[in-house]
Amino acid sequence: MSLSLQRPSEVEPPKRQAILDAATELFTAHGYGAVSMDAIARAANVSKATLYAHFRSKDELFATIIREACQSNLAAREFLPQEDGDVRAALTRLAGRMLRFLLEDRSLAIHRVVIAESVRFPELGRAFFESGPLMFSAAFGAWLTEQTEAGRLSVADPAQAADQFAGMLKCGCYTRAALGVSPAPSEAEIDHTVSGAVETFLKAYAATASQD
Amino acid sequence: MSLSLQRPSEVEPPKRQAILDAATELFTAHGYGAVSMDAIARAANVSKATLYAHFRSKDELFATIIREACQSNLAAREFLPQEDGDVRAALTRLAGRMLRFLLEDRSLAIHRVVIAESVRFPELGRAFFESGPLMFSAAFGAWLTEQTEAGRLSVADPAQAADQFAGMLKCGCYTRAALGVSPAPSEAEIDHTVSGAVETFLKAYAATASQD
DNA sequence: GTCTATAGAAGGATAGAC
DNA sequence: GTCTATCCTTCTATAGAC
Repeated sequence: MSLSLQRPSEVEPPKRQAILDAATELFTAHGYGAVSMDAIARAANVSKATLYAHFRSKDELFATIIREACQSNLAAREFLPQEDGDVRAALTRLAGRMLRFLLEDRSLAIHRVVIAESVRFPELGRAFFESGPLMFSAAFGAWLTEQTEAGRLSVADPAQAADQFAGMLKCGCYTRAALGVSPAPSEAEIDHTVSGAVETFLKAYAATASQD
Repeated sequence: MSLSLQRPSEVEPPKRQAILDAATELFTAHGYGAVSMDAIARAANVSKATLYAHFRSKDELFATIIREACQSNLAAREFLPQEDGDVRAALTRLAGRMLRFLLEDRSLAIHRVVIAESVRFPELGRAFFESGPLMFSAAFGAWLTEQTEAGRLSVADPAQAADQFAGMLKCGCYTRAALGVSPAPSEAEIDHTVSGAVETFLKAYAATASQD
């Protein structure tokens, strides 16, 4: 369940998969330091020796899991809608899907653990950044360039505009959720954040805006 | 040094202060799990027994430090400038000070450790949220309301607008820095982020904007 | 309050049988 | 590859002398 890599069972030995699943669950839920190799072995129904037969160390197991989670989880989503005609509708759908994705327990957990361990595992911070924020910035920035060329928007710095849009989405309820502050964001709150970000973005980057 | 509480030495025993300083340094640099009570005692030049004479447990020591750091560090700053006349200048100064504060090693370290341990110590996530994002949102939102009443801006939802402004500041180089991705943000990059956020904010919330 | 010394538990990692 | 059993280190926390 959860973050398992969907490989055919011939290629991925079942025990190894069980280890990955159990470790993913535990690491994302409790962080690196709070999870012992004993606990992982217990949760995966294998012995510790089997665990060490597949992964040389706790560090390697952790890095493997987080790296895979970054790639498979973030890259697989399609965040760019096709409705090129209606910019507002396109932005709203994009923002709604993205904020709801970011607020999923799994996304929050990965974000937390990567932030926490980015000092000890710098390559994980980089992997997360490239497969997450950077990939979004590039893809959404390219879309903004297209819209600008088509005369539907007026964006001079697409990468910055993309970052700003993402930032406005993550500002309110996401920050609260990332810090574990209750209550969890309601659907109404999410929609409010989305529409607010879209309206602000459109006012600032509308093609029909008055030229200064 | 660093986050020491500036109390008179009569009230705060010197050994206790040494413990707090050493523990603050270590916890913020390496996180909760990676720091042992031995290491803290060594760094503070006290024995472990002395350490436990002042703090009942590692949890209590950690919680005390992070709680104090949130309050003293964030609340002490004045983020609202006085130049009410020139909104652009006021926003630029506010944004510059805030982003540079967030990018300080100390701020990043506290943010990291609070995010990481907010699951195990929910009260710390709340303390950080209230003394950081929430306090900013309230203070800056109030200022936006004043500016709107004075006819210099047109902000219908001050809390949301404040969050959006903060979000646009944290979008680009801050996200990278929080994940430990090199290179560290340059001054030019910071200024670019600041001016971009200010311009986008002003276009969206200018009092002279065309009414829809 | 402060120290030295240590108890008692849990952690990461491995040896050797199968 | 997989298991049981174990080694050695490190950890939190405390006992007892001063």
